[in-house]
Amino acid sequence: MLSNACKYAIRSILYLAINSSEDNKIGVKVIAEELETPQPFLAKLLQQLTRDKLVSSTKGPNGGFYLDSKNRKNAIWDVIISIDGTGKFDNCFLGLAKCDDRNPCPVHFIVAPFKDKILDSFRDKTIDEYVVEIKNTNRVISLKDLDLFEDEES
Amino acid sequence: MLSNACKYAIRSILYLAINSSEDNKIGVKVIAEELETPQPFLAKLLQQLTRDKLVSSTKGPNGGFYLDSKNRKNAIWDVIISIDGTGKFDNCFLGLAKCDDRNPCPVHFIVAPFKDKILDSFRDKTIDEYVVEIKNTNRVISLKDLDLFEDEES
DNA sequence: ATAAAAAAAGAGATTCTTATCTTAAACTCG
DNA sequence: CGAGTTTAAGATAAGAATCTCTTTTTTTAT
Repeated sequence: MLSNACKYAIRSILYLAINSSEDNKIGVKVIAEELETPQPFLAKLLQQLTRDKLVSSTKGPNGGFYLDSKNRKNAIWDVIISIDGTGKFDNCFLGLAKCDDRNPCPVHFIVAPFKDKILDSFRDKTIDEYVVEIKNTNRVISLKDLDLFEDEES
Repeated sequence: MLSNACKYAIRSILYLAINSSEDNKIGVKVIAEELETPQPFLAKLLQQLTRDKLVSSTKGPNGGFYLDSKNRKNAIWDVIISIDGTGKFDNCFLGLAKCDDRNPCPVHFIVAPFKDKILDSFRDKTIDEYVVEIKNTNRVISLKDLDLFEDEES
């Protein structure tokens, strides 16, 4: 459904939304470590996102990537378009060239509502709103913030 | 979510379930044409499915692929395992190594119910049952049985 | 025998992912 | 101001996975 590249990109954007600011820019190295993604690959993705004005960056000491208030008004959907292009999402789950409500594949009516829901989430919500939701509901975007419950014995 | 290979395989199985029998074996060439898939690639997939006893085949004149009654008791899920292996389906939508109800990614609770539903459909239903459903509800597995409504003017 | 078809193996192409290296910009400090 | 350091940007290409095609072999029916 989404390429690895796109998944990395989405997580990076969310990471930056949560952790960065104009006064706190973050280098690729740190982002890659935090999200456990291949560093050079991520660098390329961030460049792409920067070209498309989805993230901001400055070079030099204390430089790095960050989201300004404008960037935060974009949606996850914009990231998907920037990295994967629009096509992948709309494809039929079984690979039919033409599959829609009128000529549905055997699983079309299982897949369609799901796509609607996740599109709602990706397209109609700004990054800002997304972050609020993530914080309120305690969501996870890297292994680092895992809540493992391993040795609780209180 | 599924590789192209797997999508081809699923559609082939359904095609064979609907159109073939022990007395009516179907060659790769025909299947590939009907489903509009690359022929040699499909051949390889059908061989794999045959090795895993998901489809039956005989060589020689009047030979071809078909489903016997045993094959028809399998599920789509078996096809997925045979072609893609089990992994792909269970992966987190955002690529997190560990994403579950306890440590959910930001879209986990959107994706999870969908996965449950489609797993129900793929795992708990035999090919036979699937075909009944397809016939009853007029589903499409190739471009050939498209119901185009293009020039209706009755 | 001969012809038809799957089985098998592998070559080629394309796309996706990751890595390396060079260049350019921006800040820091003397 | 100017040299040096830091960091992103960009170019290139290596590696891996996926997809497609070709050729040869084996089996089976007639």
